[in-house]
Amino acid sequence: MVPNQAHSRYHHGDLRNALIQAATTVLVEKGAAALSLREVARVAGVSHAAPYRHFRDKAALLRVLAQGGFERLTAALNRAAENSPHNPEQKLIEAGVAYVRIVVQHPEITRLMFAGTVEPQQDPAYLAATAACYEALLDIIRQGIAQGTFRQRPPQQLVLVAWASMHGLAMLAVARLLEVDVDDELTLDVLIRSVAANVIYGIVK
Amino acid sequence: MVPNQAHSRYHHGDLRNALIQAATTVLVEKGAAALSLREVARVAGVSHAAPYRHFRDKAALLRVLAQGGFERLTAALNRAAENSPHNPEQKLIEAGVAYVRIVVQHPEITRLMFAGTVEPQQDPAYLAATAACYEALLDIIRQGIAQGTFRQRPPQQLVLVAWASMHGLAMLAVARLLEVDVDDELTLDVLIRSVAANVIYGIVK
DNA sequence: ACCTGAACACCGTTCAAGT
DNA sequence: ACCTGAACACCGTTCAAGT
Repeated sequence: MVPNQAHSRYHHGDLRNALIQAATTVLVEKGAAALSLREVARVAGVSHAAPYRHFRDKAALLRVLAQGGFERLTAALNRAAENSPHNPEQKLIEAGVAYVRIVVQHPEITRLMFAGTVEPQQDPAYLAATAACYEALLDIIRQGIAQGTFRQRPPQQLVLVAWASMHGLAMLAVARLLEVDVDDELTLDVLIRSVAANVIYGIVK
Repeated sequence: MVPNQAHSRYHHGDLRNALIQAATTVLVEKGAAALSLREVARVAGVSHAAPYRHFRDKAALLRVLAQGGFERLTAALNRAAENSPHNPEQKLIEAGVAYVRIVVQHPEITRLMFAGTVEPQQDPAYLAATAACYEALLDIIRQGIAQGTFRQRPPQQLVLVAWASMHGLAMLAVARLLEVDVDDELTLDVLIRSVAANVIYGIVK
């Protein structure tokens, strides 16, 4: 069932994925302001009306990009947790470092993921992707509670502090409200670890 | 030097502020997607080219709205700190509640403030507004350190944890990634206080 | 089943011309 | 000094028509 060559000039074959690829390229290289559906179509080498056979509208394409961002984030969190020692504190810190790094390395995708313009409500695949990200953090917290390292609280309560603090740090960095150079990984690392440590051990002495 | 009536049909008098007002109305009532410079001009009752006498481009107008958001946020933080008891822990919690509430109550302005599309770098007034917001939080932290309630750490280190966690919680709420109804103030309050308490006392028991 | 080209109603921005 | 109207080069979306 491979698309035959007679078709392949006119019928693209896998235009859907080509459009996702093109949109990502445009977004990363030229920014969100330059990301028009017409430009994406141009980069993919099709007419400006062609994308409408594969996405209901522009928002639907953007939602796919955002979903990809959540999947990448979840993968990074799980990788960080696996590669850390058994100690749940260390696991949480490394997950935090991974979280902030990924967010900061892909600011344009981050904006799509967290700007709130993408309405997750009706798309089950999208919801699953965001839930998986939350679960990755929850696993670490649950383990810390089970081992007696973390406070005996509902895990949803503790995971929210961890998520909120890492997410906030990342968003402040992306918005350039920290005096840190976002591309200076070493300094950013120190900052992340400092925030993570304070979250874990508390501000009060 | 009041603008005389002969002028006032053609020469608006205070178009700059009228445009800011119109833009705010459009943003709040119809959302960021509907916020075009032409629509703003329409609402203000002038031609679509008139705004260019008062703002270099669309981004300049949006930056003014974002700056207003920071000023309102700073005012709310200072008010919360003043109205709280002498106890720095309580002050910090109330400031957190105020922060998240303001952010959540004005999601569209929040997006402008923190999306990172507005480049603060070159605008001194804008930078001053963001710095004042940071200072409001820093004051509370400094006081807590001075009184011996908070850990003896550089205040910039502690303020970052507090800011990041409150900011993160607010941004997750705005992005509708929490299962909470953002308009349910009571539930949101419980959440904020839970996060604040965990930040202050730590995740580790 | 998938893609194109013309068409429609929008944008942001500029610039000569009006008051 | 401030505002308008026409103009230009863009958008997102739709739809009849092509392959």
